[in-house]
Amino acid sequence: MTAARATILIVEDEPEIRRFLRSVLGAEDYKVVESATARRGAIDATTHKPDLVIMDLGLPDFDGVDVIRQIRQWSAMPVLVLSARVQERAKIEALDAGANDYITKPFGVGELLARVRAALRHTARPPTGLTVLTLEDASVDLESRKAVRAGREVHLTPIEFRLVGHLAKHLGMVVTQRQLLIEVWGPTHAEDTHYLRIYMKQLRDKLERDPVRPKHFITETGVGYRLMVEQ
Amino acid sequence: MTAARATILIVEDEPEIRRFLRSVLGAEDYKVVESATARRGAIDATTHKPDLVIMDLGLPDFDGVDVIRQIRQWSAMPVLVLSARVQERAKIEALDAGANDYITKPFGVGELLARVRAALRHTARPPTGLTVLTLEDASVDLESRKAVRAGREVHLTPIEFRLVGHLAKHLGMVVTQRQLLIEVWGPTHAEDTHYLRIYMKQLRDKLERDPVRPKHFITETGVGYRLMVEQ
DNA sequence: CCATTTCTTTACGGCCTTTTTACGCGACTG
DNA sequence: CAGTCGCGTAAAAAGGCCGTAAAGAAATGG
Repeated sequence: MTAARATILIVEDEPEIRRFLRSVLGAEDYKVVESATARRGAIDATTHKPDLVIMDLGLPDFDGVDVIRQIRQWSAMPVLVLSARVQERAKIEALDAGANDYITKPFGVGELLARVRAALRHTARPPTGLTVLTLEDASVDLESRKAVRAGREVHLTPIEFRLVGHLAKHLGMVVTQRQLLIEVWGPTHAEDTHYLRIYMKQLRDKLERDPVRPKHFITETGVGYRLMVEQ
Repeated sequence: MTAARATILIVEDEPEIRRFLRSVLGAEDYKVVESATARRGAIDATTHKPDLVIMDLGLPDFDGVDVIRQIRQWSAMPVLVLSARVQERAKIEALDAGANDYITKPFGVGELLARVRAALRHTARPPTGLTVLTLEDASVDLESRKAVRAGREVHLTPIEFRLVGHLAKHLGMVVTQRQLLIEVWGPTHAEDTHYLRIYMKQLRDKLERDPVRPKHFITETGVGYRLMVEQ
């Protein structure tokens, strides 16, 4: 289960903690945006449309709880509150303002990350933003498992769907044959490269405009395959 | 949106705490269901379909975390973990298993209620609940439990209605066999795929214009079924 | 308590998916 | 230039899954 490049907005005035959060979240492959003030945070939330907000309370300019209320007027994005205040009243106020979670300092890094994962998982209906692929005159919806080509629905088998899914997970990048085989057929078939040739042909026949000259399911001879989308 | 009359399932072995939670939640006008064991909790989750689960860890019969994983195979209902274990590892495990929140004992009543409200608020999703389905010459009203086909009323059995209901909940999307079986027959029948074949045939016989070439109850071989309307 | 409906069990033929097998072609190499 | 390797293509074989029927068990309702 790879982290899916979600964007996280950090609203935190202390540079130390900010840097710390950035490094921790960055290491998990999240895209990180930082705001040092509440005012700035409210703006960045609208401009960057993050997938999650980590909000410190006790900001210098004005109350973070108000920022949460403000965000809740136009968005359901998950907001995790980080605070030194342990009083129950503070927690209730923040949660009822629309926060999804309230973590008191000091906190464990592992717990923070787990709560971030939980929040992202439960609010994002499509777990990965890329559920619909568009290839010229065809499209594949990985979530509802539907594929359409030139207006007609085309049927993909379970293995075909898994193959497209794994290629889509590394969109535009080469995925080695070994990796694809292990992910789709399991570790016992890591060497059976002929499977790939057969199923890649079927996918091309079903989804490429010109199966002989594929523009999306690209062969990288001796290495693997890659899925190209758009243009 | 008022949180009134939401059903909450409490999975907790200690009668004292259970009674305490019931009185607290009952006072907030929640409908409360109780399970004293993990096993019982897993069953009650499927039968009562609560809007939220409060799960104690450290249950006598088996691990509550496994119950969460089990629930997550067929439902996105919010699960709040209540636990005396304060170690970070326990929190991470529970959250990654699919819990929405992790509250350590002892906890404040106000905070618990605030977290319950937060969880209910954030999972309340836009109602995809289509109550009347229209399929060519047939229609099914899930609310009044009436089905009509070519002007005549056709009778659907309880299981048939539940099956249509769950398919309708994910309209146009593939629902896995496992998910359907757990939702309709319960977790103990998660593998009995032949039930689906039989009831799917009955539904097609009753509701499809041409049962041999179904246009609405679509089979996704090796995966599950999907319900298609319109077109 | 009996009749009827509903659910569960069992069996089998056919279709779909997957796997196997085979061959042609182009590129690289000794 | 012949041989090999990797890839694409085709088609048949194997195996599993699905639809169908029918009968037995359980639940329901009078």
